[in-house]
Amino acid sequence: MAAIGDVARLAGVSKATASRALSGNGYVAEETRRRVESAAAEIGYIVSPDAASLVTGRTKNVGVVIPFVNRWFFGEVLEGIERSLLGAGYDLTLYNLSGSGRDRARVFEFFLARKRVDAVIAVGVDLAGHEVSALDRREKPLVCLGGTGGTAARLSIDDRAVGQLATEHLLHLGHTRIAHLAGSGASGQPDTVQGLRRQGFLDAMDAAGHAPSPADVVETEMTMPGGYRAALQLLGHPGPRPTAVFAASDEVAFGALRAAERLGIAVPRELSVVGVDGHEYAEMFDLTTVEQYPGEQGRSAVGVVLRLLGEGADADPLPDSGAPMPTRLVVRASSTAAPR
Amino acid sequence: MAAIGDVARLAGVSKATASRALSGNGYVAEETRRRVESAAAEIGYIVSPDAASLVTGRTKNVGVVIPFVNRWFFGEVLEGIERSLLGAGYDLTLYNLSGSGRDRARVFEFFLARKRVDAVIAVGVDLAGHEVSALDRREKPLVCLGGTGGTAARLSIDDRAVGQLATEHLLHLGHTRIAHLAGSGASGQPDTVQGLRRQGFLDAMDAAGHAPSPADVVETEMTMPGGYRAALQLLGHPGPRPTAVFAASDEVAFGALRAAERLGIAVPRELSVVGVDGHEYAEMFDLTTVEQYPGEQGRSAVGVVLRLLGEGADADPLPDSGAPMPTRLVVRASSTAAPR
DNA sequence: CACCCGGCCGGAAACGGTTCCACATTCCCT
DNA sequence: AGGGAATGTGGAACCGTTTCCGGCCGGGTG
Repeated sequence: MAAIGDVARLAGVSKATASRALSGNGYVAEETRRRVESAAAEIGYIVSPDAASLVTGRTKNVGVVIPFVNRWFFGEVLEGIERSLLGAGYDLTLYNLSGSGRDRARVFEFFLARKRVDAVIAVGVDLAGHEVSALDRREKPLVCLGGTGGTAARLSIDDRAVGQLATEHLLHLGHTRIAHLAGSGASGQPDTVQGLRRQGFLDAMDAAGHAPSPADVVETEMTMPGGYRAALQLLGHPGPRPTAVFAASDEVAFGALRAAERLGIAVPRELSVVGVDGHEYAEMFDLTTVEQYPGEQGRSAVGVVLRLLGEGADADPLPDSGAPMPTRLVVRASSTAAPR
Repeated sequence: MAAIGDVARLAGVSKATASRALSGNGYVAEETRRRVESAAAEIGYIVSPDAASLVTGRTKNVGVVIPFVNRWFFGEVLEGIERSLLGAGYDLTLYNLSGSGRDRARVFEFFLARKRVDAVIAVGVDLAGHEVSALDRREKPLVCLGGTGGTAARLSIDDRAVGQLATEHLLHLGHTRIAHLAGSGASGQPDTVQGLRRQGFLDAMDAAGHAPSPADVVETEMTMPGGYRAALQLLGHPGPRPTAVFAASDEVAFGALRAAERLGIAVPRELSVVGVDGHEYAEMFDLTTVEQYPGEQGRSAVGVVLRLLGEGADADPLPDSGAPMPTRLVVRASSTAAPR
C-alpha cells in the first residue's frame, strides 16, 4: 500500500510537506499543495488513521453506549447521532449495553478504556460512579442523553414535567380515575425516566385532589407486548375501570390500545389513552402523545461532544445548557372527554 | 499514560519480552509472564490499539453498513452482530447507509477504504459493482446478509421460497383471491428481497391456477404505516375484496390489520393475513407469519467474517455455505379457512 | 564430547504518519 | 536600510507497539 513517503517522493517534496499539504495544517504553497494532492490521487494514497492517531492521540471516533437498538426511541437517537458524527468526519463505535453483568464491565474496562475512542455518548444508561470515573481518569469526555449517574454533560427532557403534562391533559378532559402504565422500576428508582414520569403523574393527580389507588399504577417493560399484558391486567376484570390511561411510552400505549380492542373496550369512548414519545406509528394509531424528538437529541449530543473535543464552532448552536430538550403535547383521537 | 516500556522496566525485562508476555505470542517463561502481568496491573497499563494495529495491520474492528436501524429486522440483526463481535473482542463501527446519495459514496470511499476496519458486513444493502471492488482492492473481506450485488460471501434466507410458502398456506386454506402487499420496488428489481417474495407469491398462485389481478398486488414501503395505507387502498372500496393478504413483512401486516380494523373488516373471518419476519409483536397481534431469525443471522455473519479473518475455529460451525438460512411458518389466529 | 535444538530473552528495526525545530525567503514597517 | 514577522520547506525525532534476528543456556543425541 502506498504510504505518505511515496506521495512525497512522487511530488518531489519531503514527508513533512506532504503531510502538511494533505492535512491542511501549517504553511504550504498553493502550488505545492496541488502537486502533492495530484500525486496522492495518482497512486491512490489514503492515510492510515492508526498512524495518525498514534502520534496525535486523537482517533476521530466516538463510542456510543446504548441499552437497546430496537426500541424506537433508541433507534432514532442512534440514527441522529450517526448522521451527525459522519457529517463531522467521525466514526461511531457501537456498544450495545444490554445486560448489566460482566459484558457491561467488559465494555467499560476493556473497550472504552482503550484509547480507541475520543469520547463517549451514553444514551439512556444509568452510569455507576466508578464507570464515569474510569472514563474521566482517561480524560475522555462523556455526554449523557437521558439516564442517570453522569456528573458530566447531560441532555435530557424533563420527564417529570412530561408525566405531569400528559396527566393534566386527561384531567382537563374531566377524567378523575386515571391509571398509569409505568416503566418497570418506576417506584424503586425515582430519578430514572420511568420514575420521573410516574412522579409527574402523581404530582398532577395530587394537585387535582385525586389519590390514585395503588392498583391503578402498574409497572411494565416499556414495550408494546409489555403494555398489552399490563393493560389486560389493569382493565381485564369485571367492575369499574379507570376511564383513562397514561402510558409511560407510546409503545406501551400501543399495547394498551390493542388490549382494549381485545377486551372490547371502545377507545376513546370508554377509555382515553395517552403516551409519550411521538413514535412514528402514533399517527396511525391516532394516539395522543407528548412528543419528544430523539433524532434531534442525538444530534445535539454530538454537538456537545464535538464542542468538548474542541472542534470549532462550526456546528449548530448548543442548546442552552441545563435547559431540558423540547417536548410537545399532540392531541389525537385516542383521548376525549370522560364519559359521564 | 503508561506505555509498555514502563511495564518492562518495572518488571525488569525488555519491551520485547513484555510484549510477548502480554500478548501471549512467542516464548516467555511462566514466571516472567506473571511478573510482567502484575507490573502491568500495578501501573494500570492498557495497550494502545493504534500502535498495535499500525504494526500488525489488523484493527480488531469490523464495519457494519446497514440501511436502517429502526426497522425490526435490521435492529435485530445489528444486535446479533454486536453481541458476537464483542464476544470475540472486536469493535463494531456503524455506518447507517440511508440515502444512496453522496453520503453513501462518502462511506465507501472515505470511511471504509481507510484502514480502520478489518472487514465489512453489509446487511440488506444492494451493493454496486464498484463498491464491492473498492473493498476487495483493499483486501477487506466482505460478508453480505441479504441484499444484492456482492460476489462475496453471502448469507440469506430463500425469499422466493418464503413468499411461496406463505401463499401456499393461504391456498391450502381455500383462498383463491389473495392479494400481496409487496415491498416497494418489488416488480422493478426482481432479485431483491421484495422482488423475490413477490415472485414466490406469483409462482404459488400460478401453480394453483390463479392469476392475481394487477390491482391485487400493491407496493409499499415496508413499514407499518406503509402497510396501513396500502391496505386501505386495497380494501377500502366497495365491491368484492380479496379474502386473504400476504404481506411482505410483519410490519406491513400489522398495518394491514390496523387498516382492516379501521374499515370494519373482521380478521380472520372476512380476511386472512400473513406476514413474514417473526416480529417480536407478531404473537400479540396473533399474526400468522413465516419466521426468520435475524439475530441468528447476524451471529452467523460474524462467524463467517471471523473465519475469513483467520480467527481460529473457536466459533460456532459455519452454516452450510450456500444453504439458505432457516425459516419457519408459524400459524396463528390471523389466518383461517376462506369464507364461503 | 561435539552438536543441535528448543526455550527464553534483548536489541533494534520497522509500521506510517505528525510535529518540532532550524533554516531560507520574502514582505512589510519604521 | 535594517529588523522582525510571515511564509515555505526539509531533517529528524517521536508516538507505542510487534517482530525479526541473534545470542545464550541446558539437555538430549549420535
